[in-house]
Amino acid sequence: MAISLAESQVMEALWESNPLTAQQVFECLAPTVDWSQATVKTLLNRLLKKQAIHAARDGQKFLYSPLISRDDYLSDQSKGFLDRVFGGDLPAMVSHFSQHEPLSRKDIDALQEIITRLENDD
Amino acid sequence: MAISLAESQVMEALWESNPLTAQQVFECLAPTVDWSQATVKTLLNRLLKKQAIHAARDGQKFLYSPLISRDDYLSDQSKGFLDRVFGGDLPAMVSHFSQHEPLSRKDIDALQEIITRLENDD
DNA sequence: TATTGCTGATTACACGTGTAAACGGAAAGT
DNA sequence: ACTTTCCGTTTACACGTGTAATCAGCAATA
Repeated sequence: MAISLAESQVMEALWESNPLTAQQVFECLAPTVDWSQATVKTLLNRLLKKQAIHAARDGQKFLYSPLISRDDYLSDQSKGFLDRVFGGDLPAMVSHFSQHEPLSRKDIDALQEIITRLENDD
Repeated sequence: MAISLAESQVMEALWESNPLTAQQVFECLAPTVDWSQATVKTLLNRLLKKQAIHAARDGQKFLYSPLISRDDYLSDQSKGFLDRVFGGDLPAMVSHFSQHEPLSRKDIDALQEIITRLENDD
């Protein structure tokens, strides 16, 4: 089953640093979201059930770590999104952004850099 | 409220051609998805409630048309996705794709074209 | 006119999700 | 030993979503 939005925020915390106790996850997320500790626990349990994270007993606490990598997650999400919304057409998506979102000089340069690299790798 | 995945497929049909009757929407979607006519009607009604489409009576049928544009929808989705998954960093997303999805020569050229245009517009 | 067939409207129902309270057991403080 | 505290587990509950069956009214047909 897929990782939900709320769950992905828990994953972000774990990707940034792990292993973490439930308490620590809660603290990491506190600045970002306004969830009770109970909510964080629920999300951790759902992620466990989905086998997205792993829990190692440490005394009577658990230490949670990600089982799936952030990169894999990004790939899944990205591919899913691109296929769903732009029929898998990456240039179409970039074009859309370029027309609808203001791109900074820096963004443009970064994009150019990526393309150049692609051309050379070929 | 947001347009769900199934609903967006109905929107696609209406964006491609409108106005359409429920029957016609069903026919348009038939090759793509395996829904009963009842399901299509449900989705049309939900879209009506969400004010994403409009229904004009025509005899005892209705003719449905989109109220929100495909472009607006794409923008919403794209911005939401980019912010959520890549913290709003477009080059990061493109970079991710370039590393994880095979890009064709044509894709690369198209991307280069877009960037070049951006550079010159500046 | 009685029946059959569309078409929209209402109702259904399981499942995921966001959000959390309540429960139960172990640890620690008094 | 008793109570408070902490942590994981179980249960809760409303709402959206995917997926549809059923109902009700008008139209065409027999």
